[in-house]
Amino acid sequence: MPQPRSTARTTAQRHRVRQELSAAAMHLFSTKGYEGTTVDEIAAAAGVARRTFFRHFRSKEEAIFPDHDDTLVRVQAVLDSAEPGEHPLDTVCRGITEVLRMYAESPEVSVERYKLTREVPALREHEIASVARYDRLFTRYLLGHFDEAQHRAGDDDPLLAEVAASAVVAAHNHVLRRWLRAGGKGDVEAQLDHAFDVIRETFGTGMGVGRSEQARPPAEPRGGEVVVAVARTSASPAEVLRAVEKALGAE
Amino acid sequence: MPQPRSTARTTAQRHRVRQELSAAAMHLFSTKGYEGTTVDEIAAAAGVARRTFFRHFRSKEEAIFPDHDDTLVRVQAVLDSAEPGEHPLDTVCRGITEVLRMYAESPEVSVERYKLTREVPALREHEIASVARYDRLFTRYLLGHFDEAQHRAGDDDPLLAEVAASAVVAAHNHVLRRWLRAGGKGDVEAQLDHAFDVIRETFGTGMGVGRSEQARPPAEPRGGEVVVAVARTSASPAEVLRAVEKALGAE
DNA sequence: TAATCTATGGCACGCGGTGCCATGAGTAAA
DNA sequence: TTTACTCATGGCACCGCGTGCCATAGATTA
Repeated sequence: MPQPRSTARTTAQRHRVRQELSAAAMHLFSTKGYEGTTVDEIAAAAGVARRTFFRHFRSKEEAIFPDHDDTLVRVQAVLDSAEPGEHPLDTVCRGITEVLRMYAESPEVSVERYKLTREVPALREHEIASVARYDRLFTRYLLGHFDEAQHRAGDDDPLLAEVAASAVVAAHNHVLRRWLRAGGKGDVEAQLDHAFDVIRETFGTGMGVGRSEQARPPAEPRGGEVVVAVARTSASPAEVLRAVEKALGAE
Repeated sequence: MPQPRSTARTTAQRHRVRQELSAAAMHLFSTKGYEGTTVDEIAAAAGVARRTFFRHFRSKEEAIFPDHDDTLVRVQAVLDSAEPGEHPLDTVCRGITEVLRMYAESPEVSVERYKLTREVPALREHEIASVARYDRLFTRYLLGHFDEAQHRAGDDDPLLAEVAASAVVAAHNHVLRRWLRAGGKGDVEAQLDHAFDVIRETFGTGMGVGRSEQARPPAEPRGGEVVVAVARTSASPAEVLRAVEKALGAE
């Protein structure tokens, strides 16, 4: 049993160096611009050698996205530890929430970084590639869990898995960017949950609905009434569903 | 009137050089690998100087994606020239179809390039960034056209615009990759249209439905049968809708 | 004390990408 | 034909990112 390998203190130093490098990069990028800053300057500002920088980050851009790798494995852990009863879409929503929390953990840094990603193409593309990794994760997860928990089992499941995954990611992106543009104020996570509800309603019944029932207040039981829907079958299913939705209040 | 500027022949030469560079890059990347190929070698294979390469392509990766820039402006043209009556979502679908056509125009090259993008991270990220540009285009377009043509006008329109755009792009990506994995055989465009139909059905009535009615054959009138769905109103609207869908046959 | 592991520093090198200037071919105007 | 202009190219020189390699210092274990 090789013991925790008491490199504990050295490892702590590693994290500290990494954070100092990241902070130095953020500061220099914001003041001198991204292209105007060299890796040598970042390393010097953090008090280490240039070579050390590349031992902590694979590239110059990665210096201001220090948490994506860790977040990716945490998201994977969320997917892996999901209880079988939960609807896969809800699991994925919980996964992307983990990503949002990473941004929300330090709003000032996220807002400052957002300014950079809007102006510097290299940084923007790097972030796009980063979130694409989450997207791939979700798509693969839904591919493997749709046939089991889904009432429908058509040939279009792989398509729906990919579309659903990208929809969840798009919702996250939208809520995140709106929050960042607003300066990082307010409860992002609540806003994301609301976006999830909107998506669930918009997707209608085609995709599974999970938390919306339990999240919504007991939904005014309306007594024991019964609803009956009648329709000409010459109407398309979509039209019928739309009529029913309208009759239900379409909240 | 400055006349067509008879640089016609020189411009034709430019295109030819560009294509030769691209072809040389494809060939060298496939045989020697991406990292194992230098820009000097590509230029030499095309019979031009290294400096000329960078006059035709912004980066080494772009050499095997020579058509994304042109396609982007063509997609923009599709969006701009859309007639007011068309539903914005259908316009966007026509836009992404333009992208698919670009791939379908030369299946062998696309298939070969697909092998590269799967193995080389730099190329994969470059392609992801490329399609992200289409995504942005669509999102902005839907943002500006949802309030007008949409029956609903809630605060969630921007969210839905982003989700819808990413859904369309995701559908395109899925159809495209499946086609590429199959070796580039078959009618991709028809497959994409089918994916659009699936999306329209899945999105249900929340988002507008455009071509699906007029594209579908008169929908087998089924005579004048009547369908009845019954549900307790204590059930959530989503459950009711699901019951109705089931009653309709849930095709 | 000796051996090992880990993080770091320092060096050199390849190569992508850019700025600058010269050159030559094709074109419009004298 | 001569002159002037445009444009694509060639040929440098330079910066800077990213990596391989080796030496060194500190901490741990035998």
